[in-house]
Amino acid sequence: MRVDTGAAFTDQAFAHHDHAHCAGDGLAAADRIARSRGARLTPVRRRTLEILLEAHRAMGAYDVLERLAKEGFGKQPPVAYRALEFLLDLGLVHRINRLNAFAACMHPGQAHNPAFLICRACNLVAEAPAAAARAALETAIHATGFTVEFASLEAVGLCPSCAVSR
Amino acid sequence: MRVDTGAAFTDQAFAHHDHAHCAGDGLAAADRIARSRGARLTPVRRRTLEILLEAHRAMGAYDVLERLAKEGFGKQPPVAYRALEFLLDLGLVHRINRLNAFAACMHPGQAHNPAFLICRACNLVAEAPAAAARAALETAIHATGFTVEFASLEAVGLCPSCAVSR
DNA sequence: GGCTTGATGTAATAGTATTACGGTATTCTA
DNA sequence: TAGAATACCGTAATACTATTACATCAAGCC
Repeated sequence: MRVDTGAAFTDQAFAHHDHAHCAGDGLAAADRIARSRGARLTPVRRRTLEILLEAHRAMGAYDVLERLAKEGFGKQPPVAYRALEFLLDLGLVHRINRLNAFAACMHPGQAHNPAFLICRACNLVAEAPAAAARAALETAIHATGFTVEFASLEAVGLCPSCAVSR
Repeated sequence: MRVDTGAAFTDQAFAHHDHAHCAGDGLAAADRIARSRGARLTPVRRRTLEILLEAHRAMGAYDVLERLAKEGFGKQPPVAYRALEFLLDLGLVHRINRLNAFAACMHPGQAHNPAFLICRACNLVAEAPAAAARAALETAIHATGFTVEFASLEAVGLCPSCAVSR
C-alpha cells in the first residue's frame, strides 16, 4: 500500500495517465474493501463506480442515473442515490458539496480525507493531501470549544492545463 | 457555560450574547459597506440581512423567502435569491455549501474567509479563523500545479452546548 | 419631460434529493 | 432444504433548491 506522502499522493492528479488502468485499480480496491466489510458490490453499485471512475470528474446524481437507466437499470432517482450512498459509506466515492455532485475516490483504501480541487474551466476534480491543513484547522477550531466530526475542504480554481490555455 | 479561550475573532462564537446588539452591529456595518461601494441597501435586502442576523444560523433561501413574503415582499424565489446574492457580493452573508443555506456574516468588513462550524444538533453556524489552515492548504495544493481562486472550509460537529447535553 | 439604469415582481421551468411502498433476491437458521 | 428474516432493487409521488424569461416600477441624469 502506498504511503500517503504529498508527492506520491498527487503525482498523478493532473498528469496524463491510463484511465483504463486507474479504473481497474479502483474496481479491484472496491472488491477488496466491500468483501472486507461484508458488503455486497452488486451490479448497480459496481457499474455506478465504474461510471464515475471513467468520467474522472464529478457527476451529478442524475447524470449517473441516466447512464444507469440506458444500461437497463432502474430509471428513478433512488437507484442512483442509493448506489452513491453505498459507495460513499465505503469511501469509494466522495461528495463534492460545492457542485452537488459525486466523484470516484482516486486513492481508495488509504485512509484519507483529501481536499478537493475543482477546475472551474474543465470541471475536473482532483484530490490533494490535506493532513496539514486539517491539523491547522483543528487547532483553530479547538479554541472555540466546537467538536469537529468531519470537515470538508474544497478549492475552486484552474487546473494546470486550463491555466495554460488562457 | 462560556468557552472563551479563543482569539478575539471567536470569543463570541458560542457564548451567550445579545442578539439585538449583534444584529444592530451587522446592520450598521451593512449600511457603511453598501454606501462605500455605491450599492443600495433597499428594504428587501436590508430585511433579508436582518432575518439572517436574528436567526443566527444558516437558513435556506425558501425559509428566508417565506419570511419576506409574510411581510409583504414578493413571493417568488428570485426575490430571496437576488437579495442573498447581493449580500454575498458585499460579504455580509456567507453561503454554506454543505447545507445549501445562507448565514449572516458575524464579522462584516473585516477581510476574512473563515471556516464554518456547523452544529449538527442545533444547526447553529459559527465562524472560526482559518488563515493558518488556508496557508497549509495552499502549500499542499501548490505542489499539484493547481491555481486556487477560492477555497471553502466547512466543519460539521457539535457546538459546546450540544456536546454537553448528551 | 424623456431617457437610462437598476430594482422588484411574477410565471414557468430546471435541477437536486427524499419518502413511501411493493416485489425480488440473498442469507440465515431450524 | 423449507421457511423466515434481511438486504436489495424498482417505481411513483413529492419535496426542496435554483434559474431563466419577461413585465413593471422607481431613481438618477440630460
